Amino acid sequence: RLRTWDSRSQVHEPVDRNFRQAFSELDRLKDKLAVGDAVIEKAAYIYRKALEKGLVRGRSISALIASALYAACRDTETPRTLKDIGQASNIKRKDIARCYRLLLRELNLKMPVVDPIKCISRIASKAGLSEKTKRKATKILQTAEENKISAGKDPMGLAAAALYVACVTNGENKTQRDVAEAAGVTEVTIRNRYKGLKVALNL
Amino acid sequence: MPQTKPIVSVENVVASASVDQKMDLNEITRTFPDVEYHPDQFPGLVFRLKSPKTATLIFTSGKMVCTGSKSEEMARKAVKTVVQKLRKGGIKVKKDAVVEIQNIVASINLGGKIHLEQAARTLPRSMYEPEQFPGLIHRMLDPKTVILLFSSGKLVCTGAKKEPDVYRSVNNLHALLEEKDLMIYD
DNA sequence: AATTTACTTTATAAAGC
DNA sequence: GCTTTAAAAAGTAAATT
Repeated sequence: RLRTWDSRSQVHEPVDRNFRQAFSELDRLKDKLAVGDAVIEKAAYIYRKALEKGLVRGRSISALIASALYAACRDTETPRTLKDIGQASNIKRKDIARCYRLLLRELNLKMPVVDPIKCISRIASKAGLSEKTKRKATKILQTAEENKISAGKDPMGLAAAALYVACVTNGENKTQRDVAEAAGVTEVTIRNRYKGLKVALNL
Repeated sequence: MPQTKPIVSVENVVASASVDQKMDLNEITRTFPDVEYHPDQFPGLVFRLKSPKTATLIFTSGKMVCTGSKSEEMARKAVKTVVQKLRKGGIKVKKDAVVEIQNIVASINLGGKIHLEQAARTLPRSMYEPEQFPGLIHRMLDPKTVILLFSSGKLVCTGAKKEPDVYRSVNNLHALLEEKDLMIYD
């Protein structure tokens, strides 16, 4: 894999040394994050564009690939959080976020807004929740989005709150702490989102 | 034709200034015990005023940066007050400071809610990342400012160098939001 | 669980690393 | 790029009470 770029690497010297380092790092992240080839190819494409625009100068290659990978995840609606990428790459969440915003600005990229419904599966599997609860949480978020309570809120917090409500109504014994931990948010955030959900859904 | 009149409030003005002479920051530190000066941390000395409530950074070059004012005029007054205090404290300052406004930050209330996710799709040069920040970041080209939009209908405008540019930015955006049907009035 | 404090984003100058 | 300063918006977080 990634042979296409490796072969170019032997032609153009300084630029391609950068590519090699970048793509070996990308390959490493691929396994850690378990993302598909399509996402990796998109990340490579974005990174190449960034390199062509000279955005790599004076910047950390690792931080830029990690950001390009996050951008690729966002573009393909692959639910991976900045926290996920940060843990896999050992780069601070804040630095990845800053590089990601730079990529959006400089490459004029438009990303779809993160859909909290797509966050449900990851949280549910981490917390070990049933299929039935996942379906209920999805329904809850669908109604919630129609009532526009999601604006400005962290999609993971919204998904976590919906799952917690779904657990309660389904009688699945999970605490707020369990769901919060799986989602990477605090119990306070789940409670706050729950308040809005209660109003929007007449719970 | 806008349905509401935006309420604009200037929250912070940043001004640069110069007295065009070298300054002895250690001497200032000796005569004004309340200043903060940690040259290994930052080359500027922090000179705070209670009124107008501002913080002015003073550099050895005689250049300064004044922050915290609520208006352009207040910023000019603050710099004058700082120079006046320095002189009263025995620090020789030959010329009066030449002040330039560098940035104006304003908060705005449009009086109606904004459909943020739709705005994220239709507004050019905009970024909306609720996992990172609850507001949508929009870069306006003329006047060259950056506006943060919140679903509540409140805004933050920054980057303007003149107060009229704040109003022009807000009016431009307000018209654009109504034109694209992104405002929700109750 | 309510408060308080604090951090996220935006722009901007200053001198130096 | 970073360091420091100020201020708002609304969300999230952590420390106290």
